[in-house]
Amino acid sequence: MTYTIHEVAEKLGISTYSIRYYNDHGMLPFVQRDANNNRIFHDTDLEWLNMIVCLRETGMSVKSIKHYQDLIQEGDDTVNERYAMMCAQQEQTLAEIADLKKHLDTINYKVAHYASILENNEPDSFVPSNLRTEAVGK
Amino acid sequence: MTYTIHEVAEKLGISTYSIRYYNDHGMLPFVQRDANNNRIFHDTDLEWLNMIVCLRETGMSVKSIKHYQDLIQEGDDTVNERYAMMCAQQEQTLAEIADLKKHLDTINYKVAHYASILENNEPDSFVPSNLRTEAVGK
DNA sequence: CGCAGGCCTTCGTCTAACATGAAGGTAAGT
DNA sequence: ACTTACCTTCATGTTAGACGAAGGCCTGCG
Repeated sequence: MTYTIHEVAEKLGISTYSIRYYNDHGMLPFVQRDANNNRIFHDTDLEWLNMIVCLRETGMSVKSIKHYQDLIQEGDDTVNERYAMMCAQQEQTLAEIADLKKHLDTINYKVAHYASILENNEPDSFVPSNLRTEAVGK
Repeated sequence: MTYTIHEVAEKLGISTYSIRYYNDHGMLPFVQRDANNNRIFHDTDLEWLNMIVCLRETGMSVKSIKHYQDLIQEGDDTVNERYAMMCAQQEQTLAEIADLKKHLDTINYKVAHYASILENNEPDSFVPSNLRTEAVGK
C-alpha cells in the first residue's frame, strides 16, 4: 500500500509543506519516488512520520529529531543515547502535562466566573471603573 | 509592594524581553513608571502577567490575548465574548492534554523498548541492515 | 569626581518551523 | 487541449520572542 503526499498529510493531520520540509531536512530518508519524481509513501514511512509528529508535538526540535534519526542509522552502538533522549522527552512531556493542568485550573476558574456572571446578570466587578479588578480572578 | 522588571521576570519564569514585548503590544496597560521612566510592577500586574503566561502556554496568540484585554476594558457588555473565549481555551487545553497523553504512550513504549534492549544486551533489531525496522515500534 | 550598573529607548538582525506564492516543468486523466 | 496534481528552486511572510548596539538617564560606590 502506498500513499501520495496529500493522503499522508490528511492521514496524519499535518500539511504537505511540513512533509516536504521534513523530507528536505533529512528526517524522512526513505521516501521513494515514482517515475515522475513524485514522493510515494509506504506504511513504514507513515509510522516514521507519526513518530516525528509525536516528538514534534511533545516539543522536540527538528534538529534533535534529525539527530535521533541519525543515531538510529548509526546502529546499535547508539542505543544508550537514544534511550537517554526518550527518557528526557518522557520527563519533559510529563512536566508539560502538569503545566497544562495547572493552567487549565486557572481557565476553569475564569469560565466558572463568567458563567456565574451571566447566570445572575451580575456586573463583572464591584468597581466597574477600576479595570484592574478582573486580573486573574483569584 | 512593587517589583522591578527583573524581579517580575524571575518570579514568573519569563524573560524581560517578553515583558517589554507584552507591554509594547498593549497587553499590560497598567504598568506604571517611576521618576526615571523605569517600569514598576504591582501585584495586580503580576496577576495579569500570570494570566497572560497561562493563556500563552495554552496556545492563545498574543493578538487574541490583546483582544481579550480590550474586551475587559470595554466593560460588562463583552462578558459573553470573554466567556466564549475562555470556553474555547478550556476545550483546546483539554484536547492538548489528551494529545500529549497519547504521545506520552508512544514515548513510554520507546523508553521501555530501549530499556529492555539495554538490559538484555540484545541487538536493536533482527535485521540490522534494514534501518527501517526501528520506526515507531508498534 | 568618575565610573559601573540598571534601567530606558529605538533600530535592527536572528531564530524556528513552517506557510505561502511565483515561476517553470512533467505527466496523467477527461 | 486543458485541467489537475505533483515536482523544483527561490523568496518572502509569520509568530513570539531573543539579543546586541547605540545613546541616554539616574543612582550608588570608592
